[in-house]
Amino acid sequence: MKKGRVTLKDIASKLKLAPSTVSRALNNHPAIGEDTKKAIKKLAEELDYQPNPMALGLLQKKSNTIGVIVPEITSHFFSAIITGIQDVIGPSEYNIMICLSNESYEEELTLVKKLSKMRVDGILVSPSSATKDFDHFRRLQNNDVPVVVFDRDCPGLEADKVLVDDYSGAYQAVEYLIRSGCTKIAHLGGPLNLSTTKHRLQGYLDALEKNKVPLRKDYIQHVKGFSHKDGIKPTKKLLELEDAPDAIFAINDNIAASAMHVAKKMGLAIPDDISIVGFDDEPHSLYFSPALSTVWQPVYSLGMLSARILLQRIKNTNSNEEFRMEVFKPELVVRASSREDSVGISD
Amino acid sequence: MKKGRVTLKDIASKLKLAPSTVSRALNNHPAIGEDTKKAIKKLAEELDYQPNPMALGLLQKKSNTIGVIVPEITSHFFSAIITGIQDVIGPSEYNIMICLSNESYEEELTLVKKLSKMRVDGILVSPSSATKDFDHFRRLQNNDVPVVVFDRDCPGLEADKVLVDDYSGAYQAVEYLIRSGCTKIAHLGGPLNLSTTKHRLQGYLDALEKNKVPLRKDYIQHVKGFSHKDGIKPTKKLLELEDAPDAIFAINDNIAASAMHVAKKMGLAIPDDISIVGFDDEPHSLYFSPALSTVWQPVYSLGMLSARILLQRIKNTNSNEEFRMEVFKPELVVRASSREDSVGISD
DNA sequence: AAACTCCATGCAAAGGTTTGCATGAAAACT
DNA sequence: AGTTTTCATGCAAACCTTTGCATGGAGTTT
Repeated sequence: MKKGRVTLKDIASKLKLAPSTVSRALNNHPAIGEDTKKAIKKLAEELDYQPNPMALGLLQKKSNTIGVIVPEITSHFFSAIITGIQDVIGPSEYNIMICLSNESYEEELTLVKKLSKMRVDGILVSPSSATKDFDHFRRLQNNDVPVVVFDRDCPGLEADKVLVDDYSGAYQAVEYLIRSGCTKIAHLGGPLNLSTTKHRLQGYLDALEKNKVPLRKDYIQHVKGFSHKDGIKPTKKLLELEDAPDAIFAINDNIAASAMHVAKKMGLAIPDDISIVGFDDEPHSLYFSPALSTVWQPVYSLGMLSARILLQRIKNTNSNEEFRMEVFKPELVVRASSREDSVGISD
Repeated sequence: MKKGRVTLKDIASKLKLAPSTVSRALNNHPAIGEDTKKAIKKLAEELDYQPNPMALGLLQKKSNTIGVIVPEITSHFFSAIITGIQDVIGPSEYNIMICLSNESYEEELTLVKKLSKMRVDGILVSPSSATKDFDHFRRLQNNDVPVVVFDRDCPGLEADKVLVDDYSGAYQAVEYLIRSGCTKIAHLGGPLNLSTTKHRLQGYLDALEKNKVPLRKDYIQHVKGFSHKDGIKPTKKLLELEDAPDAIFAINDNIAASAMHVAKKMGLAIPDDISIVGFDDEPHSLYFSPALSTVWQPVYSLGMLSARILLQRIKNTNSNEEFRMEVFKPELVVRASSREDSVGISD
């Protein structure tokens, strides 16, 4: 067996034809005789010919690859989004290159460079929590690489965006806590310059204000990261306050889980002494005890839509269509880690 | 600003040199004069020249890309492995292409074809639970694409392998259950043709036999998939037996979580009425209540080592070095979902 | 001064594919 | 029969880079 892959030339020489003829036949160009076309296709099949994407990419100045940059992949949140992206891109002609920024601005910068070097045809990105400046994405756009931002917004960047209405999610959660009779509601917020963190905080603040619950600054703590361990200290701070809160609205389920953990260890009953609500609705949150009340986000759909928008944008790369801005609505899921709504669901 | 990326030619013509000279200068070829070299490097920097990987790939018949095939990505298990892989490959010259087979043999086949077409330089793979035949991997090897198998073995395939001693993990868990006084130990096993499932089952069986605990066939149930919902029915079957088990060793933490859920719903106390042990040690398993006893696996290291072995194999692609077979030892982590070891840890 | 060495640079091919244009032959028209 | 049309195929360039070999000039040797 000959070394190396089968090329157009190989097929051409075997059939005593020109490579161009073979190429046209395989692409169903009309100007090729039926017989030759059949013979070519048959031989290509037999030899398991597979066009060389690098030659194609070189010629057409595109890689048929799209890049995905996410801060991490170990949370269910981003891995579910990626699954949604995969399920849309997979069946298309494009390949996906997934990259992890590890919540670091520097690494994100390196990744953008790497993907740009690779001549990706488009990029899906959720910026790191350390990213404040979006010029690296603008540089991509200037190179005609479309950028779609998902979940975490990049304020000021003009691009297609697929987001979640975090404000609404937080508002729902906090208003529910108020209705259920909690009066001392704390918030475990996320890293500060994330759009999601800001919007959830605002939802929290507005829900308090609208319902005339006085705001206490010491009831707001911000975590450094999104994993369990990051929630321990801030929770302790809250619960060790003289006038400790009777409810915690946490930035995500991980933090909510460690809040529950800390609260239990301090001898508090959930939800009788303290209600706890998370965000994300990770699949296992149902299995905590008490089962965690949380805010569900349509992660899979979010991934799919982002991918679809990017594909469309790549196709109509020239048309100066307006940027799209899609916002998904999250939904509060009440379980057992928070008191029942005392008002009832009469209306 | 001119359309398209900067090429060697652009630099060459601006400096009235030949592209070959520019190429050599940038690659630090000794035969280039110091002055020219400096001038070229300066201009290249200014214009932000980035070599076209497709041209390079075409020339050298390699893509500088390695493919990763995993069954899914939403579990912490595989996403942590991928993080390990990324952390090794990222700083190297290679790119990673992550693909999800969704536990389907057909999709896995398609992915292998896709990656082969892309001329990836190597592949890291954990086969789907539906895969029984490994010829598609052999075809890759025949095309000189090295394959490294991780976590889930492909029996009969000659390749580098990085595995976990699932037998030992299961044996440790079950023997511990026996020592803690459980006598009716059930097993919620995984999909049947996975090596991991088989080895854990064998560990379970051997631990019973070694400790003279009679085997009851109706104490063994196999789940169809690895997510929570897949555990509900099989658990019910176990707990509705006339002589219900007093311990369950589950194939993973998800299944263990739903087993706990079902048991609680049926009014059983954990661990007093029934002990439950999982596998994987997902980070949130610590936060279940009771905290889940489970078997920890060095997932991150597993990912890193697999990647390192593949890189090495790619480098020495010619040398007919023997295939490596690395087996990591898992560790039992005892928490609150299982009774305390009645014997104590005296010796 | 002729012959030689050495150094810096250029030329051209190769890698696989697509595509506009040219070619050639057969078929169809007058 | 001569001219035009149609059809099938081939040629060659382009995409960008690397690399063996050729070139030319300057400096060194005899």
